[in-house]
Amino acid sequence: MTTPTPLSGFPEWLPGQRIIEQQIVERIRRTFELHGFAPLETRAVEPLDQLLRQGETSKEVYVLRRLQADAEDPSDAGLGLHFDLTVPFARYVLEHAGKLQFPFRRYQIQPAWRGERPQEGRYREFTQADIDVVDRDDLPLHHDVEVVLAAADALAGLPVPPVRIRTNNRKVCEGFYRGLGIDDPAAALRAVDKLDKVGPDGGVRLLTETAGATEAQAKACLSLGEINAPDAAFVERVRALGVNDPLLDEGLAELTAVVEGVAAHVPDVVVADLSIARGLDYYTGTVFEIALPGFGLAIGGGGRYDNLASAGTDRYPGVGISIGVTRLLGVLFARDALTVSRPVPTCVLVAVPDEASRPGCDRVATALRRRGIATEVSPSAAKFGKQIRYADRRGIPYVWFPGAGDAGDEVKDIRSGDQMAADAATWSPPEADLHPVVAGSGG
RNA sequence: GUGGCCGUAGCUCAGCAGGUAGAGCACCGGGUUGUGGUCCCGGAUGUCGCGGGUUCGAAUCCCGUCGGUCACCCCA
Repeated sequence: MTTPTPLSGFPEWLPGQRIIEQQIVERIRRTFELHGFAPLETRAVEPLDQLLRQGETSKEVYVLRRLQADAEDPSDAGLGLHFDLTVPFARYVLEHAGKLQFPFRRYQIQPAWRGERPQEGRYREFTQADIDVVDRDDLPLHHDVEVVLAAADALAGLPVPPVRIRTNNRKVCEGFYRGLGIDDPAAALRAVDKLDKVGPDGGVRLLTETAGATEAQAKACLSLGEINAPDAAFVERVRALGVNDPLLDEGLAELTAVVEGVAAHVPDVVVADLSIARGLDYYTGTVFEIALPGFGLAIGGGGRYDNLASAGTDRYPGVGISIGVTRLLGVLFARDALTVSRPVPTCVLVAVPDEASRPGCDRVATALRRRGIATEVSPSAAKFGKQIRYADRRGIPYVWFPGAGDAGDEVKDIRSGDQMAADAATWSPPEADLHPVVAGSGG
């Protein structure tokens, strides 16, 4: 086969989709800055031992190797592409701690790589938009609220369906399991996280088989996982299960503060959902999952990690949240839920009557561009009908006809067919036509 | 890494009781002699994923391989 085949998991969008992606990333970026997060970009590679620290052996890391590397030289095997933005950020904080002001707040919008088997919503190369707040020694709980509000604000500004941020707290689960006497809280967490997939019976089976729970304990875990509420009402329902543990109390208090703190500012966004587990690697308290109701997939997540980074006696707790830009776009594109008014930036196509007048056409284009109007000159002096069709195919809204001889220029709105006299030094399109417009189509 | 399904035109697919390819959409040209879209007429398009085998003959059957896709695992 001579034509190349796509590489699964490495998405490449069409220009119209790329325009949508750029505008969405730009809006997220602006919102993050409105919330006072500083921009940051880290290198694509990290030392392997950094990527694999704290037992992250399950991560599918792409390893970097020089083609000319000496097979005997082990130093070349030391680099891998980062699989998220949190690990590089933790490394960055340690490396630059002396130059940063704490609490340090940053946003970071970059690709990450994972060598996993791709499927819908799972890519091997994907862009994430992260915000995190990190402090020395202690990080007040109100930052957990803050990052949710910033992410909710960013997502509310996008032409996408309303999101729901499901929130839990590790201490609630672990305290509950501990109070219950379960041997393997991590396994229990994993099992509970799968509830909506395997159902109650499957959940009990998983819990008894993998977490060493008795059937009664398993059922109690399921009961906990079934609890969700948009406000502090979940506390009573947890209490009603009759499990007592100091860690559980602490978790309930924190979760209440987060849920109420967010609800006080934005309604209908946050919901306490005690089935949320998220990754097991470093979250120690609050955990978030950004759901797109009706779309089945989480499009973001995050949480608090009391040991984001540490060096010697310095400890840096953090809390952050991540928007999965590529996944968000992927699920919305797949459902035709996003549209763009045109797949090119071009606002005006300057028609070319004949090649001899191309220099004049170029001057028209220059005049328009100088005033910020994206303009291209027709590639050929074909019949005007063809040139209009060239614009129509690309969604370019205006065709400019340079006047011949003493005649003045005219510009045609090819959507309405209206054509009028125009001067390249003064004419401007309506604001709405200046740039491609991205909109949700309710898909 | 494990398992299911699938690879035919740019796209969506048909063709598979073996007889060397077709439709729709898209594209190009013309009708419309320098102002598009509708309509009508005409046109081009493929190493049928790749390699091997069976056969007089393979898109079709068999084996292998590569790729895609879905699920598991895990997660944005």
